Amino acid sequence: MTISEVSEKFDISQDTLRYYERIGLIPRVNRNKSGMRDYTEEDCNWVEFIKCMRGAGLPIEVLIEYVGLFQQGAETVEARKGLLIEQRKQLIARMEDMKKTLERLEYKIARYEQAVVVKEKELKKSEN
Amino acid sequence: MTISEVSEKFDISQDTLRYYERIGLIPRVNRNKSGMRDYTEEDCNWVEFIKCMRGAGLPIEVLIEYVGLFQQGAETVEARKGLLIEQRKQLIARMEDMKKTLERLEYKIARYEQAVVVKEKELKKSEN
DNA sequence: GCTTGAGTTGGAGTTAACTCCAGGTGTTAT
DNA sequence: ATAACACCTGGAGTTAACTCCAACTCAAGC
Repeated sequence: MTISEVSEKFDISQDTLRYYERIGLIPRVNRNKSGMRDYTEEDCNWVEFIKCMRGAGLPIEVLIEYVGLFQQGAETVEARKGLLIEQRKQLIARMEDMKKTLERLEYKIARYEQAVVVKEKELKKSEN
Repeated sequence: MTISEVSEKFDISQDTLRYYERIGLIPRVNRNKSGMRDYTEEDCNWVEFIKCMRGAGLPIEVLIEYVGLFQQGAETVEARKGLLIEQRKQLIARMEDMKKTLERLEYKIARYEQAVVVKEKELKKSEN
């Protein structure tokens, strides 16, 4: 697969794909005889995986470490697992935070409905 | 309340508090006769509100707009409500994204448990 | 054989969100 | 009244994560 196809398929710019490869966020992609990237199925899996993880806010640094460990082979299985467990923990924490914020937003929106119903009677300032 | 107290209370650096005020992310805080910030209860509510919203990833730009609308008074109630509803939508979308990623992490971790049990039998590369 | 277009590299520039700093003022303790 | 300290302002610097660019190569079409 060419870089433009991968870019299209996963909706990631070519610049970003090259950048990810450069910093080791995805393993190095093979080039064809004329020097152009030729993404294998596995390369695509990495791109998709990274996109997903980045989307959930896992830091690039951590993902680079994961990829690095992966490339070092089977003896890093424990380390990789530990890394994933830590990231799961943090992800859950972020989600809980967001849930609280969501509830707060819901509450505020409900108050605004209220306010509109009562002809925009002023909302108490102390509640923003 | 002094800036150091507010900083302590909400675990936000003084620099960040000043920065937030400078860009209009919180309304302007009154100064005492010697020019130092004196945070009222309401100022604190804003700080806490903004911290919460930022923590859930609402962009600063949007929050600045919200604060701006708030300061323009009752005629912006509808606009504020619309803004909050939009942010709620986006927050829910982000949370759903994260939930999918979490499931994926869970799955990977389970696979690693598996791998460890079978004495680190190699994980298929195509599954990262 | 020349242009066009997709791709290459290394490096510079950008954006968001802080974070730090220099030089100054006002209050408090010795 | 001198030092120490908390805080002030405007502006510069930093970090993460891209994003853009110049100068080049290669293959395809006319």
